[in-house]
Amino acid sequence: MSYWLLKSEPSCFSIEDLAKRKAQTELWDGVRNYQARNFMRQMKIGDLAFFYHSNTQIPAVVGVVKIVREAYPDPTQFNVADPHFDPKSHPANPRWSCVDVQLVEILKNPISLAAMKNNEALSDFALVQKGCRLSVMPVSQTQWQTILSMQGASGG
DNA sequence: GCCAACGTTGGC
DNA sequence: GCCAACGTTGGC
Repeated sequence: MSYWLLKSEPSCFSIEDLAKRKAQTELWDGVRNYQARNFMRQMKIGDLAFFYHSNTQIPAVVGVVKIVREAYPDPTQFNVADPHFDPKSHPANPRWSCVDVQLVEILKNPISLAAMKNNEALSDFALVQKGCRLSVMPVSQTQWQTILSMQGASGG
């Protein structure tokens, strides 16, 4: 099983929004980046992912979700009314994928980007690299455990 | 709100 | 296939 990180702007879709969904499950749609899409296609049922809030006052890992449905065509790419509509994607050969995620837990103590940047054990983690704009990325088992162990740490 | 970094597009 | 222009991301 693998570990991942999923970015979302909380003003768009927050972990609290996920908690309110039926069965606390939602499709992770709207990804329009090939690298991110390719990572999503590698996801297996039961994989775990961090839910990360980006573009907000304190960017942070705020929870854990699990993959409950593997990659399938993202319906928003065919919806003209949807902001993620892609006129170049043909239903016979869909360009974009989504997965379904279910909430596992909301962290009582979110782990901020600043704290992760300060942790030398995470220096290779894609999220802390300068200019990282990837919205879906892999997390190694070591990185996963390092980040989880930072819960409740005092400084930062 | 600013702006650096990045991915995509399209002319050539 | 190059690369300048453009749009987007996301930290600050």
